[in-house]
Amino acid sequence: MELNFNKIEKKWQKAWEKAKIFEVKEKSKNKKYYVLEMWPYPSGSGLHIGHAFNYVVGDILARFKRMQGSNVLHPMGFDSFGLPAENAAIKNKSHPKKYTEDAISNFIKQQKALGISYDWSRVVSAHNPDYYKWDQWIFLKMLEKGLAYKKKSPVNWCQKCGTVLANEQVHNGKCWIHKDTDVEIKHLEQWFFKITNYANELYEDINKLKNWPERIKAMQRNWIGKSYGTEILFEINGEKWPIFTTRPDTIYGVTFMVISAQHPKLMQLVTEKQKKEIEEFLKKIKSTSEKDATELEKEGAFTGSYAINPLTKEKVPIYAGNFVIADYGSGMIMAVPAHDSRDFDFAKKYKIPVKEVIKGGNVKKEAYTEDGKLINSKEFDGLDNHQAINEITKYLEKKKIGKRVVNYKLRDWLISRQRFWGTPIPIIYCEKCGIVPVLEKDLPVKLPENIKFTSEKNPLIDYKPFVETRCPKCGKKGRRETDTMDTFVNSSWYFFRYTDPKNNKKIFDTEKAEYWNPIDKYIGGAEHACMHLIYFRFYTKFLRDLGLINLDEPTFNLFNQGMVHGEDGFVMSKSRGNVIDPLNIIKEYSADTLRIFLVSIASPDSDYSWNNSGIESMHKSIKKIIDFYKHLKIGKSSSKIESKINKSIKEITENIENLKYNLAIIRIKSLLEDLISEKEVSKKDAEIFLKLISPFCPHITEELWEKFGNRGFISLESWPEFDNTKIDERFEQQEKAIENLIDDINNILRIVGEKKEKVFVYVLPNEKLLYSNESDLIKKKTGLNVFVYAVNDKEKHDPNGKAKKAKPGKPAIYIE
RNA sequence: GCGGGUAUGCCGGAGCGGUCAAACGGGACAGACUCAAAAUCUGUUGGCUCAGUGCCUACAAAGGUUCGAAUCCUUUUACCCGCACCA
Repeated sequence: MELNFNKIEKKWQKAWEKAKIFEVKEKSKNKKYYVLEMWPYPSGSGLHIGHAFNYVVGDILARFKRMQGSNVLHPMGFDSFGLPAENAAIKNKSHPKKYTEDAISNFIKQQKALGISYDWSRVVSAHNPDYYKWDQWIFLKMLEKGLAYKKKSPVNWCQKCGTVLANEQVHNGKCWIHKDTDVEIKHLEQWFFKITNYANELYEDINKLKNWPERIKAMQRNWIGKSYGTEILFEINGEKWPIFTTRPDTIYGVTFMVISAQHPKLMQLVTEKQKKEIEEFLKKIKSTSEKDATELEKEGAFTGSYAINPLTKEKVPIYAGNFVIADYGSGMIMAVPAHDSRDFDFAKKYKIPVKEVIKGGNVKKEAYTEDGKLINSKEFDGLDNHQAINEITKYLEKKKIGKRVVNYKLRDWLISRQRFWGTPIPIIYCEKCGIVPVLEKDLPVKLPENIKFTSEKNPLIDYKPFVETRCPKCGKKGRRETDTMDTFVNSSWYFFRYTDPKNNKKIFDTEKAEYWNPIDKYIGGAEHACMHLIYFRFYTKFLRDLGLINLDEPTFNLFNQGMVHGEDGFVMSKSRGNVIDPLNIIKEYSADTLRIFLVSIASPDSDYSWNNSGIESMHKSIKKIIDFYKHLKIGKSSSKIESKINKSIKEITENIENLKYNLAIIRIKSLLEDLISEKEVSKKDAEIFLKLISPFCPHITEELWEKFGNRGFISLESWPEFDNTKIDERFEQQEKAIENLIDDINNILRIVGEKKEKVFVYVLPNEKLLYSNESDLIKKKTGLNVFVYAVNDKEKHDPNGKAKKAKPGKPAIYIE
């Protein structure tokens, strides 16, 4: 009687689709619940086990909430712009659209094979002009609000991508996609979004993200990098230069200044005499730029200029240095070698004097960076350095030579990309009018479809039908921007579009978006902590400020599922040969087995390794469930099983609610064992059990539900409620007592070490029924024939007089 | 360097103040069934001891809080992750 799982799966997947049971509307009496898994990049190789895990984690919750009576929005879409599609097009001399759309249909097929309960009527794809039109619209709004701007600046360039990258996409000096490729610095005119305008709000509102993993919040705090300090005006060549420092208490110890080698105004400070030296220095650091930043020694060269310390009026030399970051703070630092180890290293190397201003260390040997009392600081001498930070800042403010400021590490978001397969930036360059935005009514600016892909170069540049256009202002000839936008713009607002995916008048209807948002549970990997998960917060705030939505944060509830590793414990990779293909697993074991197995090994938020014997045994459990229903005798449930069922409902409900699926599954399995050992079970209880497994194994539960003679879908049934009055702890106690007895008997058997046949159990008269009712179980577990006597039974067989040892709840035993 | 996290038995992994020698799964070993194997079922799986009791050593290490700690606090160590010359 082999079951054809795949056939059953297909049957129900079709039935769900036909009945459109997962499609939702805003009009509902029920409470809304928005479950969202991060949309994938549809790669040509199809979905991998990590995707499957991600979707299953979300789907179990979606199905559970739906059964609980929520109006559940569970949509899916595709982040379909990006480099692989373009590279494939170059290779095959085709168009990225074809690659992308093939990949999408393959993804959908696979997602359906997993039995994920998406509302397929809402699917969106980034590369669809109906979608990216709104990317362009947002761009125009950003421009209007002064949040989109173009500037020439040093930008990160990845040779392999053939394009610039945002700061967030540079990891350890390497490209986020090509992890072996050093990012180069190029000076280019590029478009930016002024995310820094929101730096403070993005930082402060992290506190509102109550149900986000701590580490993601920590990463974002770190990335935004808010720090409080003082800006002090130093006079250089008669001009005031603001210098940011967090240590104004050390201002009397400044012995030199260092300006970043990348600072745009560096050459202004270089004197004729020093020009050669500086140029040599710049050349040198350029040639060593491929080295790991950590290994770089601090280096610099004297610019020839001096700065005047506003408090001491001392003249200190200004160096250009390789360790100062151009666009953090003021791009120039006041160097205090006595109390900063970097400054100290630099001073030692270039023989610059060290001036101690905080007591406590030996500044001849090393920088003293701990706390202490001020010295050599005139009227501030003797102050505790923490106090001094305050006092000196106050003094500077009074003299108008400094002020308290807040600084952020966050940089503006560089969104230009020199690639084809992205959202075109809706800008026209006119000789007369300059930079002119495309009119809203002319959106979308579409990517051409009959364009040839021959080389790595963006083909738009040479494609006249695209490039040549008219200026919307003066009507003269204009040239279109050929750069496209970073693909992260697409994912920054897609969760709003799901709520109104077909709207061609507006980006989304406010009412609809406000009905569904914020997302109630957002599920995805942790790798986007400082990219997507910052950008989508930024967009939400921007759209709020446009008056489109009254919402500060896209979600307060973020869940990071763990990584699924190969059976060898390593990350799955083709080269290691440890890749598990979800489709193969579905074919071999069924989608239900894969689903339940994926969430059974460990808590879904922790990493784990695939285990082949594990899925094997899970598959057996599934068959056992089916078998149980095949042989089930419907009748009346014992009060014991009723107690167990109600207790299980309670616990499983809690476990699923908290995404502790692994624990829910343990309960399910143990309840199954209990049910199997019953002689008969009521129809109601048998159905409750099916419902409890349904979010994990939707296909077989639909099938069994139907076999029960039910019409309609179990997926739409209501989740069982538990009845506290049916839960009777006495059953647990009794069970424990029987277990103890079995343990004791087995223990004696082990000690005796001989083969025995019979066990005589002597119990108190009032306990006789309890134990004799379970004699089958005792027999099964000990392999002995069981005889239960009341201690006062005159007929009892008790050659060793053991019966008198019996105590309440602890029977006496004799084995022979 | 900064920040976040983790450390449990052969392995994976629960537990997060008592009911813990520690759920559940995998593996291993033993038994039942079988001509035999697979499947299935049952038991064992820290040590000593014992007709079922009891004792010892245990949840990275060392301290501490507590009547009581795998669970709370401190320090240390190891590992993982993120940022990294951010002034």
